[in-house]
Amino acid sequence: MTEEYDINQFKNPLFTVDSVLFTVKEASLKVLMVKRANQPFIGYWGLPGGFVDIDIDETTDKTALRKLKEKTSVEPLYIEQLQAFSSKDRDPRGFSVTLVYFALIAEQDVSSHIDTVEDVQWIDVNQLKSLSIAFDHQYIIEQAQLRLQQKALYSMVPVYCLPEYFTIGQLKTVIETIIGKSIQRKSLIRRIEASEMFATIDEKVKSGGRLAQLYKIKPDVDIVNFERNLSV
Amino acid sequence: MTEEYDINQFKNPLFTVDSVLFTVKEASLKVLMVKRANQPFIGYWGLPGGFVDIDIDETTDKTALRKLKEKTSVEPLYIEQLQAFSSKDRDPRGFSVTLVYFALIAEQDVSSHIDTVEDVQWIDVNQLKSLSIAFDHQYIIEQAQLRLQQKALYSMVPVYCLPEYFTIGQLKTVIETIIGKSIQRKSLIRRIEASEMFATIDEKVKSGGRLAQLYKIKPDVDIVNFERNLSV
DNA sequence: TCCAATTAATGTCTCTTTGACACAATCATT
DNA sequence: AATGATTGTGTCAAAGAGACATTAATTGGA
Repeated sequence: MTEEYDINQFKNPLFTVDSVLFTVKEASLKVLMVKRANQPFIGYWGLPGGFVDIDIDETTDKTALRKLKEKTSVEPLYIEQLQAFSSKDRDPRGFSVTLVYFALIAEQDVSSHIDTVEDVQWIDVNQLKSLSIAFDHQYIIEQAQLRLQQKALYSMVPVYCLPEYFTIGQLKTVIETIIGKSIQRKSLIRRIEASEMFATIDEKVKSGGRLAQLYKIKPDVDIVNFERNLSV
Repeated sequence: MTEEYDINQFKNPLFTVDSVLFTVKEASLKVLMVKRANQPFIGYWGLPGGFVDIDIDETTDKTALRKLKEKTSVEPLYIEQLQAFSSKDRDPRGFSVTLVYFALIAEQDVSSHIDTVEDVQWIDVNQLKSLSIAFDHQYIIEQAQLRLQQKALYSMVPVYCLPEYFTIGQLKTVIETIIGKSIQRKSLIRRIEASEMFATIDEKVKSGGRLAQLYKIKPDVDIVNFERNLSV
């Protein structure tokens, strides 16, 4: 990959799409990482992503989903653009731009597939600093984590880290894991009711004490944003 | 611009950087538009932007600022990434990605320069639908406006539409213009005090009634985000 | 000169949402 | 049956925004 691939007035930047796919597993925040099989940074852990295939992908959103599906066999229920990261230094091949998406998934939805391969793994966000991470992906993950933490304070997005049916207790631990501090169960229940995003299931499940009510997301609802943050 | 400029496995998407520069002028929200001198969409109004010059620009942020400076002769005090827009259809030359920035400036800071040229103008956001707008720039401006409206509810960013010294009355009008409804002066004052972002100037100005206190942004302060929105 | 109109700034009460925490309900284990 | 654990409810306080009255300062006109 040299610089002569460009006949325009301007040399084109390298353009890639990467995704930060989070889940909460065993009360800690994990990110999906892929062991790189190619240069640069071969053998390092990196974010799932790659080049746009303009013959296949209608938009960069589709690129992100396609690349995630290659690695996990499923598409996450929640995905949004985080931001683009660019510089002349972040890729040894030259000026590069990566458009980063930020996605959430229930660990159960991908575990069966991930267990069969070695080059795709859930990595604890707190263990990243002890690993060799490609490009500026460690920094990118930190930015994605900050965005997720902010979103958890005014929206119900963390619910996308849970399976179809879930309890309030599960949602509470997911949120607490994401924001790194405990919240009031009462406040969570109030928001669940106010959002009208969820329906109760006619079934309860064991949880060490009194049986817990199961909830699910109503079909075709939008994510509600609250006008107030939970307190930091 | 044909497809043979690429020798990689993947054809590269077209990659551009555009900016939505807002200001508030005469109690209405304006966006800086440029009459296009080149194909495609020659003669249409479009957002200021263009290709990255990888020999000059360290990052895409610098591209956005460089292009804005070419059109206004100054760099805005506030700029942030909005998001990338992509598709095979948005540019007749093929699959294209534009990374859009969203910036604010005081009208006074650019008016002298703009008055000397014909191809750069402040256009009222409500008059866009009656003009010929290039690409999907009209849609992009709508998205930028929504983001600005949201930000105005939980931060003090609208202050960057005002000159160095400003009154509470001026800030109130700017915010009301942005969000399209009136707010309580008292709420604004409470936020000005709580944010600790501003200092009073030892000078007052006429405003048709009692003299108004002048404020300015303290040097090197960060924008404060409130934990609660003003009500919609 | 005085008064009305106008805009700025403050005082205060209400309303909404969250935090804190006590208390009740329901399950398993002993 | 008693204990512990977890789920769920009731209630009061705190914080911040809305509503709006009141006071302050200035201009312009009768």
